[in-house]
Amino acid sequence: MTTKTKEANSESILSDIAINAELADYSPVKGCMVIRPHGYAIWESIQKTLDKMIKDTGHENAYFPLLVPESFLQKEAEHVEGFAPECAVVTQAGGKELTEKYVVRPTSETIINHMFSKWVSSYRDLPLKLNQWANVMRWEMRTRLFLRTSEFLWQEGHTCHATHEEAKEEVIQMINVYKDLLENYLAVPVHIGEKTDSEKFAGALDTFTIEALMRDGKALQAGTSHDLGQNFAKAFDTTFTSSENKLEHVWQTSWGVSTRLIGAIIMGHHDEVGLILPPKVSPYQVVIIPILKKNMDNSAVLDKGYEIKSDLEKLGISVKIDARDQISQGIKFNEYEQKGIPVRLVVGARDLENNQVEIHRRDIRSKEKGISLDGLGELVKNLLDEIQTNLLERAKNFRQENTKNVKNIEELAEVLNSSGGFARAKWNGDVELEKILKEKFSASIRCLPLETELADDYPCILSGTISSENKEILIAKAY
RNA sequence: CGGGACAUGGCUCAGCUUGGUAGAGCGCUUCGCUUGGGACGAAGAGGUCGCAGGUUCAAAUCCUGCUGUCCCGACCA
Repeated sequence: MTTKTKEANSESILSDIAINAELADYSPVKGCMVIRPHGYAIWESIQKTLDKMIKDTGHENAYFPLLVPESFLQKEAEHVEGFAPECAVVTQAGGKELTEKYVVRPTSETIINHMFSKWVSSYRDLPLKLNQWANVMRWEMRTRLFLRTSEFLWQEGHTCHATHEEAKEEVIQMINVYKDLLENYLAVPVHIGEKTDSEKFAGALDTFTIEALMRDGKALQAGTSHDLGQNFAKAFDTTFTSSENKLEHVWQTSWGVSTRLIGAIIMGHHDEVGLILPPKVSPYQVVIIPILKKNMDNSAVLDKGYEIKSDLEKLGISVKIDARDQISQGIKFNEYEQKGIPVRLVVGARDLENNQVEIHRRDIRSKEKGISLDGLGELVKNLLDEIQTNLLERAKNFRQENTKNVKNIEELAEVLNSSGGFARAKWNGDVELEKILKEKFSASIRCLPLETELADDYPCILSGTISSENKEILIAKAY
């Protein structure tokens, strides 16, 4: 419990932090993890925020079953090709071989479309905008806590629209919702971009992504939003009668983010001590440590602690007080620092006399004694805002420092073989580049960013040609 | 799925080369003494050495297989 986090240069920062901060633990099942209360509370915090955003944009929650008939998956050719290898399949139940095998959902496109085809018949039924919070399973070769586990929690939105235009708007709207969530709540800056054909979702016409940069220089796909076109509608015969009385297939989207976001927080915000949580997603924003003395009357100190807690809570700040005796405050300090709690208040007998507390902020590990209790609430509230802002700014600066424009493969090699980070380039679309990236650098085109920065006359990284047809791309090694 | 490393009390690890039936530190329990950044002393509890085989009079130690974890690749949210 009190083991210290390994040095920042350790190659296993992710698991060290996840274990030491008590976010998760390994399960007896390969590739799966147990999400512990501190980790699950972060997920609940993300859920609460995102769920509201999803509802505010006109979606409703529903729930579809865990098991999907295997035949459903096979209805969409590209989809089955993309997912079949990583599906867990139920072949037996009730002591008998099943006549039809069930796939443990790797995503719910197929079963949801099966239902959509029953529910949609008129343009008056559209748009149909659903979301579900669920677990999914993908049998991965190599798993890592939060970033890639065989089972993970996520939300998947699924919508049907009368026109492709409207579906495209939905796709863009939701990827922007994700950007908002990542930047303004998780304090993780992201690039919105389009995936290349080889990287897009199996069965989609187009995939939009939010790409974040982790502190180790690797990129992380943190969320995706797909334009499914009419691929699933055709496979499942999801049709509607238009206002012109014509039978048409619906246009669909799907979009999701997962518990990987907790991995993004871990790998986006940490130091040599451990996790650093943005105040807005921290299970509690302030921890109060009363300095307790054994064999003495601590009631005045404890009362003050609870009083401060109550005062802060009135201002909408979430507070935990750790009143355990028998455990020294030093151990508690360390525990909450490892867990990433943004602000710590320490109150002891001496503070009581002077009407003050000691305050510690996790992001920059600064400590200040003698903070007056008068106006403490406002001070803490502002401090939390400042920490939230600082984390985002710090991550933005880090990303900027670790993004280099590259004109050719040699310049690219320098970036990818040194500190990592994003390489920004122009590309003529030749898939040869993706082959080179994969084989020589274990890297990939993360996206074609919507917000471009390079001048029109910047040359293609592969051919050196200058053309208005060339697209801007972000290249990186990725998780 | 390939390459490497590892698996010994709750945690971190020693012991394995050279086989003789298990240790340390931390944590835990009790008592005392302490107490504003991981205290100290004393006495205790706790392990069929990842699992399954094999070799041997005897296996934590040698051999084989399996499982899991970590790192590096291929695959992917």
